[in-house]
Amino acid sequence: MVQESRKKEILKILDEHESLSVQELEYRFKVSQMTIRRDLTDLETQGYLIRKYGGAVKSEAVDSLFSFNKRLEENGRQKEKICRIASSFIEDDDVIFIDCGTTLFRLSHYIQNKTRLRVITNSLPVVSELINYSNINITFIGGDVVGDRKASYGDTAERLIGEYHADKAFIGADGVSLSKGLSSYDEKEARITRKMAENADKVFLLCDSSKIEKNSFYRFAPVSLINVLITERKISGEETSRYRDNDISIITNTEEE
Amino acid sequence: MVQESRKKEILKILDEHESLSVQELEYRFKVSQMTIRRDLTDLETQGYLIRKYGGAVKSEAVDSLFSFNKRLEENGRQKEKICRIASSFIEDDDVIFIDCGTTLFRLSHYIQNKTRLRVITNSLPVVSELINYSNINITFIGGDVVGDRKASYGDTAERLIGEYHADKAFIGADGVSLSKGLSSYDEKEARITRKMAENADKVFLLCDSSKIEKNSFYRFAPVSLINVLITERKISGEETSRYRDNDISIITNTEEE
DNA sequence: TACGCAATGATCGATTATGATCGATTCAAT
DNA sequence: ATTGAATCGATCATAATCGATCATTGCGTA
Repeated sequence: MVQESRKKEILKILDEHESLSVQELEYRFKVSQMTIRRDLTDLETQGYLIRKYGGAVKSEAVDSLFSFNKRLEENGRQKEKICRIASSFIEDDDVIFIDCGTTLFRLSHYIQNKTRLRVITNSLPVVSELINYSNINITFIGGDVVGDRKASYGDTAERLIGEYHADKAFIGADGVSLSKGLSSYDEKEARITRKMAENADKVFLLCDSSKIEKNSFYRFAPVSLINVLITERKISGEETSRYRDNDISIITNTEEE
Repeated sequence: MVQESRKKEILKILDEHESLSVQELEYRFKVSQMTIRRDLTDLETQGYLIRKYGGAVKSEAVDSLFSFNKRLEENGRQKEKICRIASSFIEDDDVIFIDCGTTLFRLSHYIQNKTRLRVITNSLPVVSELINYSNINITFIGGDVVGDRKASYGDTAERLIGEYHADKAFIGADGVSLSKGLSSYDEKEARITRKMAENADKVFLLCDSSKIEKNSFYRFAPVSLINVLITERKISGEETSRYRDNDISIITNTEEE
């Protein structure tokens, strides 16, 4: 058996079970412990799993690496809706920032028919999606590439964003609340998001309703940073008006406000 | 059996199985290992499969954001050779520039097992190839993304390169001659190449022999810019020494100098 | 027939994967 | 905390595979 297919087989087994032990793999493939350990070490450096004493467990990154698609599936319908709404705000000749993350990635599906768009992004999947469309100019924000996020971050990236200015920024967050503002579980990601928002005339937050009035651990901006909150279903009327009091429009479905 | 139908048969077998080994093909077709290996190498350069130690796996198996259409490529065998040679110059802990282009892209295959490498590149396929390896740090040079080249160019890109310094630069060119230096058919590409070379301690030009002593229309650097010329087959002794007179080593195969 | 060209096979040194050993480390039970 | 068993990684030896090279074969054509 080719080494490569053994590793692939290991990943398949891991996909079906939560974890796996060196012992069972040793027996399964009829090779020595040492070989299995080496396989696991390799797979770990490639980010496919995390080694534990006696075996290995799934890695967080596996979802996104193995199938970016699979993760898109959860809440997929909602995200589609959000992105459709968001895309209606994009006009020809716009210059827009697109943040990274699965929701924002979906947005790139919906802008392929616009003309003379300039997209500034740090998300590799977004670039990959738009690269073949000659009607769209892409500016990629360089910097340190983080594998499991498929995007670039760091000081350089932040500085570069500051050099650009866009008409609109489409950003994501892991939580948003009136009292505590926008929050994220990842600081470096949040810094990029904030920078994009600061350098755009109008800021759109794409956010499924499960994240509204929730807080993640890193609070990176007041809610006043955004101008429009796009979500997939109606928020209570009272809440809507409280956002409106902060000069933030909430958009759900096709009705504006 | 004719070579062509054997290759076709190999692809059929691969289609039914996840992977295939040189051994089983050797037995299946009653030919030597060497022939099978040559078939597999050819099929790889045409993009039909990916060679692994002991055999090959399906090419769709690799998830890649950006891929070149290798099918149209010529001189695949030679480029592989050049890249293997080039990779032997890369050491652990190196900081390296990798230029864009199909030849340089192949180089990324051969550096995945190095440790603590930092790769600075403007080539999206290179990023996509290395992104899953946590032992390799990637810095992407941002800028205007050009779709058909799958890389970023422009003033921003050039300026960013100037902010970095690398131990080694691996670059390409469309022509190189002692009298007229390095030349390219694309100015923006050449400017990136030159910038990388200027910011590295040692410059390696990867160049199949068909480009040696040829000139393309845009001359962008004197031959003194490079330190090592890596090509796939021997240049005439007289020519070699003329390059050596310019302090440039010519490397073909494993023999240095 | 002689020649050239491409495909193939054989060989060899180099590289890579694997297996075995062993002291160090980790885990779990007391 | 202590102890014993399991597991680990480092190392070395071995086996398998690799690519480079050269010799051979097969085949069409001058």
